[in-house]
This record gives sequence, C-alpha cells and structure tokens, in this order.
Amino acid sequence: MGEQWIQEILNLGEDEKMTPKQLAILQAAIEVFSDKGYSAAATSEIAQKAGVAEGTIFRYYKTKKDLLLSIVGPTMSRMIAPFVLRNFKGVLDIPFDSYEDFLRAFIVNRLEFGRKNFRIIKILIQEIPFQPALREQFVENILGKVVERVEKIVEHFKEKGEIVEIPTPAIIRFTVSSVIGFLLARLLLMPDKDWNDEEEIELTIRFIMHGISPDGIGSKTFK
Amino acid sequence: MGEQWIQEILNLGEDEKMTPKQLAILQAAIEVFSDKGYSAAATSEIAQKAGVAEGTIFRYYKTKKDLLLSIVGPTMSRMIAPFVLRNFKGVLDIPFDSYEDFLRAFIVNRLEFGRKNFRIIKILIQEIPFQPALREQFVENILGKVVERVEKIVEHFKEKGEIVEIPTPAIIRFTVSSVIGFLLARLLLMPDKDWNDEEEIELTIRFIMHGISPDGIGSKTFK
Amino acid sequence: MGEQWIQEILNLGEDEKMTPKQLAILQAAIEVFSDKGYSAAATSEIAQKAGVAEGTIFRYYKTKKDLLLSIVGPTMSRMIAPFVLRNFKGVLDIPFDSYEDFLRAFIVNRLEFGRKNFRIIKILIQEIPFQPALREQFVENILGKVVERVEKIVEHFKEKGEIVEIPTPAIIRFTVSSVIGFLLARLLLMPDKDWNDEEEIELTIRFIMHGISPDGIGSKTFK
Amino acid sequence: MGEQWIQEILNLGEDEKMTPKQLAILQAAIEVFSDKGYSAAATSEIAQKAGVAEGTIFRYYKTKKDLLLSIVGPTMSRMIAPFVLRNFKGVLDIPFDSYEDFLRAFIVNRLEFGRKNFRIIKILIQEIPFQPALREQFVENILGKVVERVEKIVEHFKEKGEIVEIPTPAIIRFTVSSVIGFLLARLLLMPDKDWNDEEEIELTIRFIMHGISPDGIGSKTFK
DNA sequence: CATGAATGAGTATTCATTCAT
DNA sequence: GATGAATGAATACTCATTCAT
Repeated sequence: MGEQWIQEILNLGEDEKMTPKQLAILQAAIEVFSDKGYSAAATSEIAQKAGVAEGTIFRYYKTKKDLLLSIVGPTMSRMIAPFVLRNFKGVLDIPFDSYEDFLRAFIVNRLEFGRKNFRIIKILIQEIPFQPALREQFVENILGKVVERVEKIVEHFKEKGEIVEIPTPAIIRFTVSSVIGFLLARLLLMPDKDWNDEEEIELTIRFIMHGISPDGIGSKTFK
Repeated sequence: MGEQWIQEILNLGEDEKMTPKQLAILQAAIEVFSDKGYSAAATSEIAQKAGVAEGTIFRYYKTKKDLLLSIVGPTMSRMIAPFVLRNFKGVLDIPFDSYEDFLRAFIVNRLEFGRKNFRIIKILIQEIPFQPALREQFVENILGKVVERVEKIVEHFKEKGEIVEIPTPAIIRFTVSSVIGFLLARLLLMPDKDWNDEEEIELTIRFIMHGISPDGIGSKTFK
Repeated sequence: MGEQWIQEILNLGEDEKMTPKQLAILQAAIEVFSDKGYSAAATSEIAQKAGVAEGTIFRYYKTKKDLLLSIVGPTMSRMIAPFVLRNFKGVLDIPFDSYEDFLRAFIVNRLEFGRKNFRIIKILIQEIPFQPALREQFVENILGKVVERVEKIVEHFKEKGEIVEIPTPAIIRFTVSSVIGFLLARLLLMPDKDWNDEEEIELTIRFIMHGISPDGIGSKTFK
Repeated sequence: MGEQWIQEILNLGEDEKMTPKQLAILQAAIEVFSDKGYSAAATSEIAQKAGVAEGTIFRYYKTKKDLLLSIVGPTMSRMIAPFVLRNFKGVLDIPFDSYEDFLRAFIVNRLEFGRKNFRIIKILIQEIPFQPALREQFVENILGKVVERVEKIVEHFKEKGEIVEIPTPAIIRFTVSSVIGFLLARLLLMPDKDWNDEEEIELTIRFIMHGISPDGIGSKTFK
C-alpha cells in the first residue's frame, strides 16, 4: 500500500506537512482500529505496526481518541463533498436531467469513494454509536446537509412528475437504503463475489426508479 | 422492565433452569454491552448493575466472551424463526398469496422482533465484525438459511410473473435493503419521530413491489 | 516495627476493620512517601515493599492521592487532640495553674506525638504546599482551632499578669517557634545527639517564660 | 520582573557569561520548581515558560537535577554571606556592641534576603530532605559555618554577662527559632497580613533578649 | 548554538479472571 | 452456590534525555 493515498484522503489535497512517521502512524491506526475496533485497539500495537516508539504517537495526537478523530473526521467531511460542491452555482443548481442521472452519478461516485475509504468508513460506522463527538458531527454536518440537498433534488423531480407523490423523507429513505444496500453487499458482505458493477448499478437504479415512479408510469429508460 | 422477557428471549421457551442472579447478569450485560460496546464494557460494572459479586459472573460464564455469545447467540437463532418454522410442512411451503403478503407479514413481524430485541441486535451488529465465532454462525446459520428460504419464495413469485426476471440475489438485496432501511430509520436513527407505522409499512411495500414488478405492470394493490 | 501502632495512629482507636494487606500498604506508603516525597514515590515500589500486587493498592485507595490523604488526614486530626479535648468542660476550661505548666504539658505531650508520628508529619509538611486539599484542611481545622484555643490561654495569663502586654499573635508566635524549634532540632536535625530531654525542655520553657514575662518580673520558677 | 536580579542572585556578581536563554531557563525553572516541586516539575513546561526548545535546557544543564543544583547552590552560599564576610578582618571580628545590635542587623538583613530569594529558598527547603548532595552542602558549608560564627558571638556576649549561662547550642537554637519563626510567619504563612515590620522586629528582639538574659536582669533597651 | 522530533523506560490505573472462604 | 479480595498483565500516557539537522 503506497503512502500517497493517505495524504490524499486525510488532507483533502491541502499540502499540510505530514512527516513520514505521522503517516505511518495514521496508516497503522486505520488498520488496527478497523481490525479490532477502537476500544480493543492498543496504542502499543499501532506503534509497533507503524515502526515508531509508543511515545511518538502521543507527540502527534494528544490522546488515543484524538487519533481516532483525526482519522475519521476528514473522511466524514469528504463523504458529503459531492453534495455541497456546486451548491452555490445559481438558481438552478440541479445539474441532472433526471433523477436517474443523479442516481447513476451518485452511485458510481460513492462506490469509488467507498472503495478507497473502506476501512475508515468501517471505523466511522463502528464508533458513531459510542463517540458522542462523532455522532454530533455526523448528524449535524453530514446527514443534515445531505438530506437538505437531496430533498431539493427529489422535490424538483416530483414537480416534473418523475417521482410519485409520497412524502419526501420516504423517497430519500428508499433511495439511500437501496444505494447503501448495494454498497454494503458489494464492498463489505461479499467483496469476493464476481461482480459486474455496471450491470448491478443499472439494476439498482431500475429498482429505485420503478419503485418511486408514479403509478402507471415506468421510468423512461426501462420500458 | 420485568424479568420475564429475558427468559423468553434467551431461552426460546425451553425451561432451562435460570437463577434470578443469572437473569440479572444477562440483563445487566445487555445494557452495558449495548451502551459501551463489548470491549469497553467492564465485567465489574455488569456485576454491580446486576447486584452480584464480580466472581459470580464467572460461575455462569467462563469468560467475558462467553457471556457475549450467550446473549447474542440465541437471539441470532430467533432472528430466522419465521423462515424455518414451517419449512418442513410439505411440498408447498409458501403460505402467501403474493410477494406483497409475504412482505407485509415479514415486516410487521420483524418490526415487533426488532422492537423487543433492540439492544441485543445492536450488540450483534456491533460485534459481528470482530468476533469470528459470531460471524461464522451468522453467515452459515442465519444468512444462509434466510437466503435459501427467500430464494424459493422469490422464485415462486417470479414464476407467477409477479416479479421481474432479474437475478434473484439482486431481488433479495433490494427487498432486504428496503426493509432493513425502514427498520433502522424507525428504531435506530429516528425512534422519536412521530411514526405512522401502518402507513409507512404500506409505502415501503409499494416501493418494493413497484421496484421489482415486471415492466409495465404495477402491483395489484397499488394501481 | 509492629503493626499495632499504625492501627492506633490512623484509626484513632476506633476498631474499623483493616486487613493485614491494607496495613502493609499504609506502612509501605508511609515509608516510601517520606523517603522520596509523594511525587517521586512509585506505587510499584510501595506495592513491592508491602508485599502485595500493584492492583491491590487500588482496591483500597482509588488513586495515589487518596492513599496520601488517608495517611496524612487522620494524623492531622490527632495533632490538635490536646487542644480540643477538654474544651467543653465548663466556664473555666484552662486546667493549668500557670503558662509554664501549660508549656510543660504541651511540649512533653507533643514531643511524644512527634516521635511516634515522625514520618507522617514529615510527609504532611512536605506536601502541604502542593496539595490544596491538605492545605485547606490544615489551615481551617488545625491551625484555626489551635490558635483559637491558645489565644484564650494566653489572654488568661495576660490578665493574671504572667505575660507581658504584647499582641497575642506575637506571643503565640514566640511560643510556637520555640517549641517547634526544639522539636525539629530534637527529632529532625540532630536526632542522634545525646539529648537530655528533661533538661532541654526546662531550658526551653525558661527561655519562653523569660521572653514573655512582663518587664522587671522573672518567672516564678526561674528567679 | 526584570532579568537583572537573577544574574545578581545566582552569579554573586561574578560576570560569568550567561546568555539570555540561560537566564530565561533559570527563571522559568525557579517558578515551576517552586510551584510544583522538583519531582512534579516537567522540563517541558520549564522550556515552554522560558520560550526555548526542550533540548536547549540540556545544553546548559546536563540533567534536571543539575538544573536544580544550579539554582539552589549559589543561593545557599549567599545565605551565609553576612557570617563570613568580615571573618578575616582581625582579632576582634565582632562588630556589634551588643547581642541586640547583632540580632537587629541580622534580622533586617535576612528579611531582605528572604524577600528577594523567596522562591529559591522554598525550593531549597523542599528538596533538602531528598537530595543528599544538597543536604551535605547545607550541613557542612552553611549550618557549620553559621553555627561556628554565631557560637563565637554568643560566647563573647556571655562573657560580657549579657547572656545567661546556658549551653551555647541552646542559645543559638532559641535565637534561630525565633528569627526563623518570624521570617516564616512574615513571608510564608501570612504574607498578606498588614505587618509593621519595624515594630515586629523589635518585639522579636525583646523576646529573645529577655529570654536569654541572665536571671534578674532585663535587656538594656527594654526596661 | 539551538532546535524539536524521537525515544523508551516508567507511571498510575484498569480489568478479566482466580480462588480461598 | 456465592463472594470479593487479590492478582498481574495490559493500558494509555508522560517525560527526561538524545541527536540529526
């Protein structure tokens, strides 16, 4: 595993200086945290795996919890990148011709993201229930913003008659469940199965589009 | 909270002798494990909460891990109860007139189950990634059997033309994602929201049925 | 060194149960604290010297500081025992015929006390500047009460013309300095010198009595 | 607080080169040592307070203990300055007309000294019991010389009939106790009280002189 | 000279587990 | 059976000291 990706993942491209040791610590911590869980992970093991002295960890991160947050925080921010990027553009900030297009772009993008950030996301999911700091950040900064954004998109296509008149939260739930269900099956539950990603994505989109299309009307794509 | 339910939940009705102390230990363990996570839970706290001596726990359960498995194992078995109960009955073991009926029965039933076994399920989900024993049991005994059973149901209704000709694993995935998505939102993410369960269930069923119905055909119920 | 004295010193005679291990821990802690100072004392060394496991210390005392306070607190209380004992008796609670008698009784009594509680007093003095909890208790409960009591005695004998008309705080300071000066020299600075305690005490009393007697009048005893 | 006094205090006027950094380190060390005690003081905190890198301390002082001794040693020497200064002068090296004059000069002088060197003296007193090197230096170079010198003075005035025929060590003890008692009360115990130094000094002198005057004879000053 | 990253032995404290009572 | 005192290995974290830059 190269050392480039970590820079990229945690730094968001800003070139804050990160010493090789710090990188090694982060990498080792990600590994150990995701393998054993935060609580059961020993700083001594992280140190050993990173090839540094135990004390070195605490030069960079005041506490073990600090180390956790340093890993999980930036990734959490990047989770919503696609939802906020073009938010300022102008009146019509929905750059998709159909909900389908949105879904397709979204799934492909997040599948890639999930692939790269697999371990960190695992840590995040595992620890959210036990770390109030994490949960708060997640609910307020992530969930909130994503929902807000998707709400607009859903309502936009509701107006256009593409989506059935069902309460928006339910629509969002259906969409998100299906997408996450796919991502989990693909990356977590059965990563070794012989997946045909493109086809699987299209099937998932078909399912969602059929599911939320107004009665009597199929999606445009899938007649 | 009475002490009856625990008996019921963990004993599956078999009247194995369980002393009040043992019950207290289990109850306390469920609370502490689900609040802090297995690793971060202290047996001393469990003992205190159960009102027994620290040593007493280890009379009943050789190790802390043993205690975990004793809690989570039986519940895991009961998760699949509806899928195996009538499996032996005879040739035609599909007691549903439509996939919709199956879904409705299934969701209602598992919502109830989830409500009762909330904490234990939380523990189960949290610990599956870290306890090989758990994962093995889960994959082989639970996932396997459920999939096997649902496969038959799905294929049955495929033949009847109710379900579109898409690979069965995908159909199952769509179904399960949607149902679990509902259960999670209902019980975990937003338990305090003012839910109209019946309506929400019907919406979910509509979504799934539309999603998996063959092109051009809506579900029977939702025209 | 027997194990009786510790009971006596820390328990004030009440027979609260103290296991042999707890006694051993206290004894070892007194030794190590007084030899190395609180900060530089290692709980591991205390454990070793007490012949118990490190963990055992923390069954009895939640923290190292707790251990310190458990040692030093009770002795602090006993320091003022002679000053509060007969305080309730009645109107005339000064059971001495002269300031001289008071001094004599006091010095003999506290010399004995100092001999027995030498190490603990050393710890107390060393740590008072750094432990706010200690300082507070000392100033309020000890210093306050002693001063209050001695003030009355001094003023009593001022009225009788035995003590010169000088501000009482100064009289107290002179008395206490001289007594403590003796005790320190006797017990701390030169414990190995060949002391004639009785004579030395009489000299000290003579010094104080001469020093505070009204001009032109010697003490009764020392013409 | 300027940076001059430190030079003065630690250097005894000799102009050994001392960089500003070294001065800052010493100043910071005095502060931290006296606030937290030697053992509990962290070199990192000293470095931070001094505005230098952690490593810099160890350029000037090989070890933490070295730093302590560098602070406390010179002050210890200066404690006895008044006792050795004119020791070489000639036969009659007692430049006081009476013990009273000696006391007065001595108390005033040492009060000033104590005021300036408060923190260092506190460190010294705190650490003498735990640092053999310090204790040795103190007993041999300080205590010894002071006693030697004061012995001569006391015996001089004994011969003149000003001081009662009591063993000299006792006389010294009385004197020193009373003086130190005053200094401690004045500077350490109750520094914020509204002191009238001049009057308080005269009272103390009166106490001592009365205390050690031969029977039947008051001091010259205080009839 | 000065830095501060790096070290690793040492710290107080926790905790699952044992076992004599 | 039930207890809880005792254990000791393991834990997160600190800190005086070193050394390459």
